[in-house]
Amino acid sequence: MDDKIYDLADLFKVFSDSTRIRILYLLLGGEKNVSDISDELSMNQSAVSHQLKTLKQSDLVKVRRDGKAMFYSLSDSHVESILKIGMEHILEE
Amino acid sequence: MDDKIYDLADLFKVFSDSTRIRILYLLLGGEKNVSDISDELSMNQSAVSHQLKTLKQSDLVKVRRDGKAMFYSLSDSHVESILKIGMEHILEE
DNA sequence: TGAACATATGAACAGTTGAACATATGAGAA
DNA sequence: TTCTCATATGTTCAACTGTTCATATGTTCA
Repeated sequence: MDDKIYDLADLFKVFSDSTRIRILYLLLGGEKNVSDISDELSMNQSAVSHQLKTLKQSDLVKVRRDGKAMFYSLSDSHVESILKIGMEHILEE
Repeated sequence: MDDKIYDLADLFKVFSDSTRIRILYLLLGGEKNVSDISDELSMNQSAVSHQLKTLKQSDLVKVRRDGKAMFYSLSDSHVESILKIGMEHILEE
């Protein structure tokens, strides 16, 4: 059980950065490639790529290759649930 | 909306530390004072108090005074929901 | 094969964070 | 008031994190 505490903290650590949250929100609208994400967030490609790697390692996103491009999408519904409940907490007084 | 992204990241930042998660799990069992928490986590009082302050600022816990002791408890059901969904994600393959 | 494009990776640097220590505040008892 | 007990606060420091820059990998097309 104590292991799980660390895993859980690590999971939330992934949600604790605004860049990653913005990426996740973008992906709520469907899969996108790295250039699209970089453009929409006005961030350089390297920064986005690094963050996508973090998201991937936590199984929050999955990837498929299409030619030269890599398309990222949310890997399961937990992401949406977590964002939603978090937002509910924020919006309450 | 962009403000909310930062607020959301800040909220999850609070969940991103194993000490704070352990405190929250303890409080799932009902309100506890600072000494109880320090003892159960085998941590010094100052460290626990600092983390409780962080939890309080995010409205994740609330406090009441009883004599010399301060009793902390979870402030709403979002905490339990967030921990639960996070744990579901962890336990899945 | 080589050029061009898309993405990933490694290193370095600034900014942030949790724990520990020392000390301060506040409440109850004498 | 003074002495304890319970908790909070301020400071310091080592460890960690996100971004940037430079470069590498991998894919398509000619």
